[in-house]
Amino acid sequence: MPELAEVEFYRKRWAQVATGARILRIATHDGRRVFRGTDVPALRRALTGATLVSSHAAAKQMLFCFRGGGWLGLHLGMSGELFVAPPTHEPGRHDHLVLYLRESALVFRDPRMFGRVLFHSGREAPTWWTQLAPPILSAAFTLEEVAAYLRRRARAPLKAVLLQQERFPGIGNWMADEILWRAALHPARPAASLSPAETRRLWRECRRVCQLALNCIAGRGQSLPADLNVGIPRSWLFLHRWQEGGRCPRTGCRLARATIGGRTTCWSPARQPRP
DNA sequence: GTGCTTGTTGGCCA
DNA sequence: GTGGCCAACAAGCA
Repeated sequence: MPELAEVEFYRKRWAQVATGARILRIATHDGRRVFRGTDVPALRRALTGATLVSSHAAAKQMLFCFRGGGWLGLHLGMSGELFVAPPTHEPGRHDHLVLYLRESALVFRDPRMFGRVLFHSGREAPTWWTQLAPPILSAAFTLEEVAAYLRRRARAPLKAVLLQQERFPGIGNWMADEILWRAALHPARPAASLSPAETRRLWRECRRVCQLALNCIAGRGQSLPADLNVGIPRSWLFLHRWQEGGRCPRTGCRLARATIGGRTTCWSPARQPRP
């Protein structure tokens, strides 16, 4: 599930209770796939007794920064989630990392283990964080950059291109479909086949969907919706895409579904004509 | 039992 | 070397 806005939602969940708080104890499922490439003993040593100073979300990645130079990175993969539990929480089968505070426990749960826990110790931020592509909502995400990328991936279907994290950080399957639907572009269109006006539409809708998704899913300011999808309007493709016999919220026509770019893709044939 | 699944990576091939 | 495609990873769900 977790794409850009959902990642921010989960970051806030932990940040709201944990910022400024001290980690008293840590539970880990050592040897699990989510810790691949990570020095778990070093993580435990560094973070036990450490205070969370700040946290950030970028792309599908989160960073939790601790006083003294501990950097905890989390990627939620396909099925990961973060939640806050009582301090007596007993780690379940899929709770691979639990950080215990005085009054609560921060739980990272991931049944399918496509997610990842990263850890870095030192003064400088780790490269797995600093080398992320510039955010879609930053000034660096320009129309020109998008146009150049579409030329480079000339023959790839738009759907596959939008899933490339090196240019569209944080976009996942549902956001890609939402963007193409709003931009009225068929997901199978080859990247190089877009007119300048269509390229501009794609660029604009990338930014718009990211901004709207953040507002709806991750809330504004300090507020946080109770549930992930509770704030998503019926006017979005998102709420219709998995329904059997789902209809396009704009045209009322039946939605289509097929595998494009290796992923299940939903589009509105009435709105997004064939290439 | 079968056949899916909102992510990423590495291998193969043109 | 680059780009495109696909299987693999693991578990849950219908």
